[in-house]
Amino acid sequence: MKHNDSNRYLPKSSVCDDLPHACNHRLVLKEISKEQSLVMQLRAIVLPALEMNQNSELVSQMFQSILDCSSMVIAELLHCQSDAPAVDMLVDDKETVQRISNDVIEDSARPQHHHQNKRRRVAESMSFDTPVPHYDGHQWRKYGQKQINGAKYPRSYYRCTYGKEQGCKATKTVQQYDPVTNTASDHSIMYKAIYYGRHTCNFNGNDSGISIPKDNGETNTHRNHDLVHYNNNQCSIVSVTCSHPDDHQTFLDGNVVHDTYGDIIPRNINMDWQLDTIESVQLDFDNWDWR
DNA sequence: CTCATTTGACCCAG
DNA sequence: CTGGGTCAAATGAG
Repeated sequence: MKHNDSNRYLPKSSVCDDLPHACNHRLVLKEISKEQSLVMQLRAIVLPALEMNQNSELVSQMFQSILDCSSMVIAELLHCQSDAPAVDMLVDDKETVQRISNDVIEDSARPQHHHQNKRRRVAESMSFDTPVPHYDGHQWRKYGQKQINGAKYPRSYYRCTYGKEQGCKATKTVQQYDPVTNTASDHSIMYKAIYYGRHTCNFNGNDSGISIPKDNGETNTHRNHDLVHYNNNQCSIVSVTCSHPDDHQTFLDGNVVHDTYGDIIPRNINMDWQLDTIESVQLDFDNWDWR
């Protein structure tokens, strides 16, 4: 029985009822993830432009509602996709991100060498294909970059900025897809961002991962390309964890500012985002189905 | 001076 | 032995 295209993704009483096969789940999840990514990009462009507009709050809420809807659908799909592990959809590169099954060794039971295991624990990982790998609402500090065999672009290694002071063990790697193998239909620059470990850092009682300095007026200590500014209690992020000069440089082209991550930044807009924008961009780590 | 990034060296799992 | 992940000294920005 052929589905009408316009109804293909419409939920009935439950998304699951309409999607009996795992392959359908996968397709829908992929499409919704793409949609979320696009909405986030769009919001990053639109909201700064509306900063002084009276409708900016309404627009912000509408963006949030759209993202909430798709998040809900994803959650529902993941929930009923019991036969196909949820992580598989996101950790699709099993060559490099293998699942370690139930016999994960607890940290406390591991032998404590001078250096920790060089091979990363891949059990708690999730990956995203995204054109904006750095807008995830968390603050990261780059600690390494490596040219990976067979890959055109280097892989960058990040750990949570607050890893030292709060013992947060969250790390992530970001690698740009080779344009030859990039399957994105619009040929936009895509990155694979792989997240390892939960964020255990916490700031001022909020779970956003955004730190708001108590002195409420000065620029945060982050510098270089990892800019987080605060002005009168308003948090704005310029660009998060962009370190390599070849990786991320802005340049003017007509009426828009490009950066080499592939993001297009409207000219004359300094990419200031309000706090609620950043919070909503943050990935929902807490509700993720960690394996 | 402080702190983030860069990058070569090192470690170690496979 | 190879290659991915991490360390840490050097460097540079603010």
